[in-house]
Amino acid sequence: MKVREILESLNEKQRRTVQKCLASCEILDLEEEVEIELSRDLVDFIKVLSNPIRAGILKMLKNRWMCVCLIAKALNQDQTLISHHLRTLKGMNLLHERREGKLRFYRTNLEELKKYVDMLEKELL
Amino acid sequence: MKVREILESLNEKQRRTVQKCLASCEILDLEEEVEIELSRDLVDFIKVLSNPIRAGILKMLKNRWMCVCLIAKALNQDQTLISHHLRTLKGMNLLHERREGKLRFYRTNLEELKKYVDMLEKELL
DNA sequence: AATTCATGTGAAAATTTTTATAAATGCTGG
DNA sequence: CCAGCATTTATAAAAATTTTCACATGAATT
Repeated sequence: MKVREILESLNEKQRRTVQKCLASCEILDLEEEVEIELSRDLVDFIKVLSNPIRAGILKMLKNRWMCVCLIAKALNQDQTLISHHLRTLKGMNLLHERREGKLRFYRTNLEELKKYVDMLEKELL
Repeated sequence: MKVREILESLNEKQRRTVQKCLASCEILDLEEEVEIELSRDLVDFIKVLSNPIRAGILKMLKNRWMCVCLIAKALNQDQTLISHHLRTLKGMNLLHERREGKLRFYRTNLEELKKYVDMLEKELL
């Protein structure tokens, strides 16, 4: 969508005010294309990351495998809570999982994580 | 904190189970140092970014000045809501502000934004 | 059967949105 | 010029919604 189109969808009074302002200060080019939305995936990723426990898990597992009970202990949180967050992270494909006997180990899926971080840079910087 | 210390703080049964598992599969080195927490600043930044409207504002303002009424129209949201989010973004120093007559224009503070994105990469990748 | 982890559910906490009001600026008629 | 009004944006508090978390229970493995 162009700036001009947004401007034209304002009511008459607002449009006049803005037009007049732009005419004098030339702060904004009406023909520029405005990108409005971030990709849904990216927003979902950021949401997942925005919880300190989940972010902590990703940091802790970025270069090692750890089982649920160790993760819970390291973060000093209830195991069921950690399980919930692990599920959320797995749902976004941000974790690798590996079973050893009755334990389950997790590790960050760095390729996927990097994909999102790159996307973030591209969209916002 | 080392993996060993976390392991030792488990109760006896859990510790035994984990030790036994590690002895056979060697998936994890006990002497590794585990980083648990992300910087507070970074988590705050991610929280700010995790709202689609705020993320959309940052994207839209990454390379142009826009006034509040245009931002609100572009995102099809109430002006007061946009004002709220602008305040949040300003509070993190993620926006530049400029007054022209009765209008106020905003633009992304790219240096600050880049600082956080770099921090994110360094901590998680 | 015991243990490790996952899942369902409802309450608590946090966030977002709305509503109402205030502050600041510019315009207009006298 | 300036007093009063309209417009634009900000702010605070209330309402609505979403997210997080804790407890109870269930499934899978040994």
